[in-house]
Amino acid sequence: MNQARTVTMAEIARRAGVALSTVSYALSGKRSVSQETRDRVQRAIEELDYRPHRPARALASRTSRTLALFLPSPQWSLVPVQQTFVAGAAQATSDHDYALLLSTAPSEPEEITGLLEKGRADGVILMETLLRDPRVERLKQREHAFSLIGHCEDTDGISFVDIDFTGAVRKSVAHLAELGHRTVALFNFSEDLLEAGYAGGIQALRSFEEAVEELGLRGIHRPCGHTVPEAYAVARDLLENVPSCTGAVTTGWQFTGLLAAARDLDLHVPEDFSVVSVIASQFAETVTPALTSVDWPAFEAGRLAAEMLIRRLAGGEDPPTQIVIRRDLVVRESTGPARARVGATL
Amino acid sequence: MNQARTVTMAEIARRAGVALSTVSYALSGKRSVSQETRDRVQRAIEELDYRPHRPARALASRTSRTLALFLPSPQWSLVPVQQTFVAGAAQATSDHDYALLLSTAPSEPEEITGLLEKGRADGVILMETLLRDPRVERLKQREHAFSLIGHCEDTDGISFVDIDFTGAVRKSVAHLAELGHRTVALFNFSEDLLEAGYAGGIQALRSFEEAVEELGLRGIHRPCGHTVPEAYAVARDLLENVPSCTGAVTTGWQFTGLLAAARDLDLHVPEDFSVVSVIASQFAETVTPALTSVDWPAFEAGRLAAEMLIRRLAGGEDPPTQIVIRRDLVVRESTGPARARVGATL
DNA sequence: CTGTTAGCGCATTCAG
DNA sequence: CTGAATGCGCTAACAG
Repeated sequence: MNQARTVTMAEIARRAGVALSTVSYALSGKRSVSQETRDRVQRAIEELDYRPHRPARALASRTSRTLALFLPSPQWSLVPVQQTFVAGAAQATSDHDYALLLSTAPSEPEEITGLLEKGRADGVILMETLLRDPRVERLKQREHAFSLIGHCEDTDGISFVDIDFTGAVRKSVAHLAELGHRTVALFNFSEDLLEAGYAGGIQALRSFEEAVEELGLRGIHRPCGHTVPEAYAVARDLLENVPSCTGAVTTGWQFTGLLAAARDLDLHVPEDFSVVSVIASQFAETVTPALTSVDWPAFEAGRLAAEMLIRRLAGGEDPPTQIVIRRDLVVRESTGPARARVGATL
Repeated sequence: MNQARTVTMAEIARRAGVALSTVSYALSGKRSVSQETRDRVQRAIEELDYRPHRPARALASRTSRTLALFLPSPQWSLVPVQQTFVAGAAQATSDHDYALLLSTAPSEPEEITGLLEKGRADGVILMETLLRDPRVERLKQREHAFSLIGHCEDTDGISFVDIDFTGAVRKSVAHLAELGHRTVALFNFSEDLLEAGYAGGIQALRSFEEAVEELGLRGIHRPCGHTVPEAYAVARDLLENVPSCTGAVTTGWQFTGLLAAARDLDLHVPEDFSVVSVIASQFAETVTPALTSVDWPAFEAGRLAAEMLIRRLAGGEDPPTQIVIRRDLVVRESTGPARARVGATL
């Protein structure tokens, strides 16, 4: 393919009748350049349609103006919220004249520091972080720039943005309690994630148990993957075997299987069963019935994660930025007053 | 941040007691190297944890091993199918040791050729292509490597992957006809896209009209954006004002608003109204009722688009790859026998 | 099969 | 405020 006669700085310099370095400084502003020479340089640039060659710049300056974002799983295509992070990060990087590199690699710690050390990127955004995350530890140890979408146990000196799962679950349970529900379930993240120490899931479980206790409810905890079949199976089991349970909170996309199972068992939402989900509002609204939910502003989170990283790379050593996004519960159609199901008592 | 003592090829050469170029050739295989020297180089590499510096390599070799993918709109976060393309492309690039660059930039023709000419990427993947697309024309003119997810009028010499919208719509209409529906609607892509010459939309309209004609049905064409409010408005208008219409085909995500409108008008799907959509199956299954649909295998499409581009970059000048994905209609719950709606006749 | 050398395009030091 | 010179780390001729 065409490597099209790439115009170099040297040509600009000749054309403008100045030194190579002057062009460089005129461009970067790292040294003052007289208005006149700057104009001439500018004109030459436009006339020749010059574009700085990024790899050359990266080699000389030792920075790539690139952020890397690692996608967690290969089944990534199934989890919309993560896709939305990416969109947000892409927006932010574009806005700041950075590039965003996407990688689905196994994302083992070495792979990711490798990317930085090969000069492909200046910083990394990590998602789906664990309470004790080996990737984070390696990045810290090697003193790389990074930011997280999610939480770690040790937040010391690290930048992250996350949603307040604790508050989200608490509010959801409280809402169900107010509607008179006495036995409620939590569709938490999958067993695997919980075992691995996925922070959101652990926070969710903890606050679920606290809320249930405080409000004098009976709580049923159900770890559950986000795929339809999985959620369907878990939901069906719950609905068939725990008739006293009249409402549930899902930490994400599990509501799909839950709604399907309810329908197959001829249970109506919200008449027979109430559902609250932590999920991006644009999805909550597309479902029938629309979901009462706590909005997970994933686009915003992705944007913030990228921006804080860019700021850090630009600014040097400022203190880390740590953002926890809190959202109020929005009541839509999927929740309603508790009503005993056939064969059950409230 | 740490630019960590980056190990260079020179150090490897010294350590292995060979020439710099020998290390390079041992790595690239572009020249035969004796087994013994290769081993010594390999050992030195491991001992020093050497990683080739990408920008340097890009500068010297004039290739970045990077693909760029441009996201169309800023509201991109709302259209899952496009996100799935990205996931597929990311998978493919990772698999082939390429990097994937994401950009939300206005994606004006100059921006995108600029990216290539700055050496940031070797090729581009474009989505949401128009029948006559200025971006494509510029890329062709400048002889850049690219592939499309979508269609152009002039497919001469260009690589693309697309879904067969013509067949998808035809099958959908035929299905409704078999169920006895006599008046059916097409929720096509938005007016804007159609006017801009969006190929999928034009194919859809054309084949809709043909199918309707052949089968002796009455067809109603409704351009409609993919957002819930927009689709809701269009659907509500249709359902209220055209009671004879008992079924619809959507080219994408518009079913959300359609289902919501039907529900609000107390129309049941599929008893009172049938819906067929062209949409990724993982979404079709999550909806209640599950949608009869033609699967849009977006992940696969993204993967293919990246792979054909990589092959082209590697192989030189082979002929373009052109793939049209055909899928059969999968009948799920959202379609059923036609039944006259109150106040309407079939 | 191996070594030497000259750039790739830009940033940046050092003189002026 | 400007110019000349050096080198970033690697690839690819060019010589053996």
